[in-house]
This record gives sequence, structure tokens and C-alpha cells, in this order.
Amino acid sequence: MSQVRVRFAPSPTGFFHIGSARTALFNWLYARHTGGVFILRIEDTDKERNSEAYLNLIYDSLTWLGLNWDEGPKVGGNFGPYRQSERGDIYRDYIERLRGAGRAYEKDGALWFRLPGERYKVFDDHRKKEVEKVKIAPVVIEDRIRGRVERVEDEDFVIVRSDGNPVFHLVNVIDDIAMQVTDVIRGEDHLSNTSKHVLLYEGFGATPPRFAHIPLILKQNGPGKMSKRDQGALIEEYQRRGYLPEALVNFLCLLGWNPGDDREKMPIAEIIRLFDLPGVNQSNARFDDKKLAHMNMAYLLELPPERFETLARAYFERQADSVVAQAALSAPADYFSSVMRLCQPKIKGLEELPAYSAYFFTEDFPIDPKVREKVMAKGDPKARLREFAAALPGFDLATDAGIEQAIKDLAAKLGFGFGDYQAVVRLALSGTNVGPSITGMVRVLGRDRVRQRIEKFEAGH
RNA sequence: GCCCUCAUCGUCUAUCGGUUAGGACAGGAGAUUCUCAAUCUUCAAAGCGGGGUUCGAUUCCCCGUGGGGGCGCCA
Repeated sequence: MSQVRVRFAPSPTGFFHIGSARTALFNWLYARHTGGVFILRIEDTDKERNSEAYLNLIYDSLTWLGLNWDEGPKVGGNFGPYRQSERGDIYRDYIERLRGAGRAYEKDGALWFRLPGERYKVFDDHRKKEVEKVKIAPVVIEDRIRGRVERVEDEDFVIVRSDGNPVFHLVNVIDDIAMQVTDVIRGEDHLSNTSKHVLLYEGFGATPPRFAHIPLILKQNGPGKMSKRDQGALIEEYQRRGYLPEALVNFLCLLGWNPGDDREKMPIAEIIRLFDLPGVNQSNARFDDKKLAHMNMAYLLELPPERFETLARAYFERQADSVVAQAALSAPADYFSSVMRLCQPKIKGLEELPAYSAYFFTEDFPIDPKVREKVMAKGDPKARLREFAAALPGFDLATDAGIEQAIKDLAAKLGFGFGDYQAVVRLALSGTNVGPSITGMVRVLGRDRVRQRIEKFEAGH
């Protein structure tokens, strides 16, 4: 069998969203699974709505997700150009072939595709007008996911607008023929259009590709499919929020596909090995940001610390206008590194990082009044803090275990528990009751900073 | 309105006619721990309705119902 050639064909008319990304992903997976070719083709025939910014967003998003294309803009290929706006000559040739075969005619300034068969007129009460229909056998589509689908396409349709621009159905089919696409993998929203496409293939005397219509992604709340306007729909939003692309890709794979067993978190190489079109579900899936967040956390936890640190720095750099980010970025490299190692196992996503780590980078952090009230209400925390400060010079701060032992010794000597010191020291050092281990905090902050913060706290509270 | 399509816990899903209907996220409870997370244990939670076919249907067929999509000189 000849090599698989699939394409992802977005139009740069809006933000790149989850649904498009999943379609791109499934095409990419199928190409990688079969050792085929993944083509990127830009469907920019709608001059009114196209923009270069949206085009660049497509490139950026695909690249960020790791969905590299083998043919297309920037990388070239033997079937170019890969932007429809540059393929006018090709379309003209194909259109002439259609005219020559008597399958296209002009009406109202536009070019129409002629269906073969007997004609009759009928009133369409949805469109509130009389339309001409054609008696024609149903088009049969052997869909790789849906099975056998039959649909009657019984009206001529426009293929070139009166302004001279060819419509989507036409150029989509022409390009798939010209680029020798073997498998069309796209959203189910195109299933009803497929009858038009099959008829066009026949009009051109070409054999249609195999079709695979994948289920749609439904919006998280409310009715309908996910669209660019929905909360959490944009790829760039996840990029900006510091999500890990491998986590997002893994999550997206599971929306409409599964390996056939209970595994969920899987390396992409394993997904490529197992992915196949018959394994794709038929029913639509609702987007679930909680599950995505969980997947992201799982990936974040197992990241090598150096990579976490790199990503964290990049995240702060994107927030250059924030005071916390400024402070974090201007901290000494080894200090920043130590703080990140403390934070990585504790946070669920990079976007928690600024709030979670702020007090490491500034002395001007707030004391949470509710936490203060709670901590100061029990026992005699001020006394514990004084005792801690007094013992601090004798602590060995080299390791967490050493610090833990020092606090335990102090507590045992004076007849208190570890917790009696932990809570109030944490409050004085961070202003809150959440965070990394107290031993790690003391070690990373260092003796001087710890002493100063305790003194400042004692003076103010 | 017409056409296409889909239907298992709240959500994502497993089950190739025979299972105590399994897993994951979210939720509840507990354990662990220096806080908070994480982690571990555990609880609750599903076959849309009605007909068939069959010894036996979540699984196959039909009809409803419900969801989704399409019916543009948008893609």
C-alpha cells in the first residue's frame, strides 16, 4: 500500500483552539503511527477574515504542541505552495476541467457545480424559497470511524463566488487530489459536507480518499461544541498559563481515543505506537479542565528539576511587569534554583508559582491576618518564636534532616512539640500557613534572613 | 423543517452476548505528615425509554426520546 498522506488544513481566521488542535493531533498521530506524511495546508481563501497574526498563531501553537509537519509552509515539499491564497493557477486549471466536462455552469455571477440527474422544483420551507433539486443516488461514504454513511446531495452548489474566489468545498477537494492526500481525518461537523466532496472527486475523475470523521469536543458548560469564544478553548491560553504541552497533548489524545486499557498518562511515543483510527470513539466528548489540570500536575511532578527551573524562569519572564517576577528574576541563580526545587513538588501548575514563592524573593510580604489569628491563639507562640531565634545560631543548616533534628531537640528540651515551633516560625518567615517544609524554607532562606524575618515579625506582632 | 450522527457513573472512558459493569478526574471519609499539597486506603456514583432477536442483552435490530452536527457566494 502506498504511503499515508494526511493533512491538517486550518484557516487563519481566528484563534487556534482546542478542537483544531485535537484534529491536528489525530492527523499527526496517524501519520507518525503509519510512517506517513503530515501536511500543513493553510486554507486562507476567505480574504475578509484572514490575518497574519492568526497564521503565526497556527505555526506557534503547532510547534509548541510538538506537532511538526513534514510538508507545508516554512518546510516546503513537492506539492506546494501550501497556502491556498497562492494556488490560484492550480484551481483555475481544475475549474476548466470541470467546465470542459460540463459539470460547472455560471449563474448569478457565480460558478455552480452541476449534479447529474433529472431536475425538479420544490419549496424549501427552511430557507423559505423555491429550490431546484436533482434526482440522484445517495452518496455512500465508508467512514473509518462512523462506518457506512449514506447521504443524498440533491442540489447544485456554488464552487466559485461571484467575486472570483473559489469556496472551501472546491479548493479543499482540489488540494487533496493535487497533494495526493490518502486519508482525510477531520471533525464530524464535516460529515454532512462529505457528500459534496465525494461528488466533486467524481467530477474530477478522481478516487476519493479514505475518510475518518472524529467526534467533536463539546464545551465544558452549556450546550454545543466548543468554539473559540469558550472559556479555556484557546491553545495560546494554556501556553501563557505555563501548562506543559506534553500534558495537554496527552489529555487531548484521551478525548475520543484510549489505548484499550486503563492507562492514561503515557509517553507520546507509546501513544503513537498504539494510536489507530478504528480505535477512535464515535461520541462527542465534553472538555474537562479539572482533568487537564490533574494531568498537568502529574507531568510537572516528574519533570527533571533543571527543566522545571527553566520553565519557571520562562514563566516569570513572560510576566515581566509583575513585581514578584522582577524580584524572582533578579535573585541569584543558585538561590532561585533552590527555591524552585522547593516549589516543584508542591504546586499543581506553573501559574501558582508567583503566589506560592513570592515571599522567598522579597522581605515585603504580607502576613495573612486570618492565619496569624489562628496561629497566635494557641499556646504561647511568641515564646516559642523567641526560643527558636535563640537556638538558631547553633543550628546546622546544611541539610533538612539536620534542621529537623535541631528543632526536635529544641522542642524536646523545653517540653514542646515540633508543631509548636513549625506553625509560628512558618508564619514569621512566610506570612502564611501553606508552603514547602519548614526545614526546607529555613535552609534556603538562610540564617540571616530567618533571623531578620523573626525580628521583624516580633516587632510588628 | 429536512438530512447526517451519537447515547455506560457529574465528566473522560473500559466491556469484541454470559463481569459483583472496571479505571481515571471531580466529590465524601480515613491514613500519613512540620502546614498545605502530593501519596496511600476507602465510600458514593452509570447501562435514556419501549419493543424485538436470543437460553441470556449495556453489547445485535427497530421505534421513540435526548444530545451533537449540517442544510452560506464561511471554513
